[in-house]
Amino acid sequence: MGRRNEHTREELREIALQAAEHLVAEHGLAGLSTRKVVGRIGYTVGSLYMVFRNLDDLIAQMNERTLETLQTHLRAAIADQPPAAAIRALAQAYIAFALTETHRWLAIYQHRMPEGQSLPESFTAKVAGMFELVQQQLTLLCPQRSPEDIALAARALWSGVHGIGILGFDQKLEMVGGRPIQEVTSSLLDHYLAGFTRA
Amino acid sequence: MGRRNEHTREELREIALQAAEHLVAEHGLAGLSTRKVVGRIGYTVGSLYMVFRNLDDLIAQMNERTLETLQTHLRAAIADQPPAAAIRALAQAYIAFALTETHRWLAIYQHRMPEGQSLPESFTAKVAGMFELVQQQLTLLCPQRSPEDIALAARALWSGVHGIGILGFDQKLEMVGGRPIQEVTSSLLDHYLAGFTRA
DNA sequence: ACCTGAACACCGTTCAAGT
DNA sequence: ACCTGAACACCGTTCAAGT
Repeated sequence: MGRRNEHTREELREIALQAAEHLVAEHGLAGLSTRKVVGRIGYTVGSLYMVFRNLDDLIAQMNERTLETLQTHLRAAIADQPPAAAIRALAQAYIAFALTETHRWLAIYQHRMPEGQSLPESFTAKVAGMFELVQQQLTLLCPQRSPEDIALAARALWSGVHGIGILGFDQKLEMVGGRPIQEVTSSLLDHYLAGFTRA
Repeated sequence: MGRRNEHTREELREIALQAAEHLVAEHGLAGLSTRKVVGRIGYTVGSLYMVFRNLDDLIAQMNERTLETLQTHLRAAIADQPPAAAIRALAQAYIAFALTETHRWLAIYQHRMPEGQSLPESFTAKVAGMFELVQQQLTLLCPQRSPEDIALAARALWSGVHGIGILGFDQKLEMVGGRPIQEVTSSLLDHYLAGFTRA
């Protein structure tokens, strides 16, 4: 009975992740459960544990996929622009992603591994890859600066953009006469870069 | 039997919030449940609903208290310092709070109200109060700037510091040859303020 | 009025049993 | 080998019943 042998392990993993992404996009991370996932794909709870270690593992893998699509958005935003414009495009692309794929983007930061465990290395590698994009452009912009200064600036800047995305979603930001979140982002970039390039 | 009339409603509210704070400080927001709260204070589940609308209400009230103590830390950090130093002190105090009261601080941002509902006005008012602190110092620093510019700068800056706190906790930050999170904060502030004051 | 505790509808995870 | 579905230990919330 059931779905026996209808899908390979890899196919099962794929449709489970797709179901999870759909549930999160629709109702946020809180709307995700093992039972809802298997309900959408015609399996029963036990099957999930053939493919994922547990629900946290499933969420981590889903978030990794979100990071991948975010990365491609970011790469596309850079295109062949000169560094200063590329950095602005990166920031606005990040904010745009946060505003359109809100729930899936939020899930990346809402999810916490249980007490002792930390995220898989492949996950942190993908986050590092995003910092890389910023660092590359900063290096092009200020070739004379030390790698340490560049790394520090990339983190300061990216944290700032991320913080704007977070607080912006929480409606903790747009109380300033309707100045939109994109303008806050521009303010951060313009003034930081002005200070950084002249220092 | 039980605890009948041992506490007033207000006392019950207080010990429940204290129990919740203890549980969160110890095991994070995920370690909080109605049953664990009442277990710690010698009541049964039903009693919680005499004092709180539901668990989300309890969490929101707990987070408001955390915001209050954070505010007093921030006010103390300002002391009577000149504006530029005061802004740096505010940022470092925020980061220090995030590093010491990690779980309670994280809970503020991890918690999301269910689908439709939004946070009570008293909550958003407290967040606005924190922006106020930054705006006041920025105004002292740059009296000639318009209130709109000041408000924008306060949000950009504060989002940045907050983002550093978030990513710093997730260990997504200190891969830069051991440069600590405080240094990233300084980089953000120094360069942003340099650009802002000279613009 | 205050508080209990059973009940309900959920949840994540495991694992013997079936094919 | 793959998959089920019952079982277990949790969870938030409600509400009749007790004092």
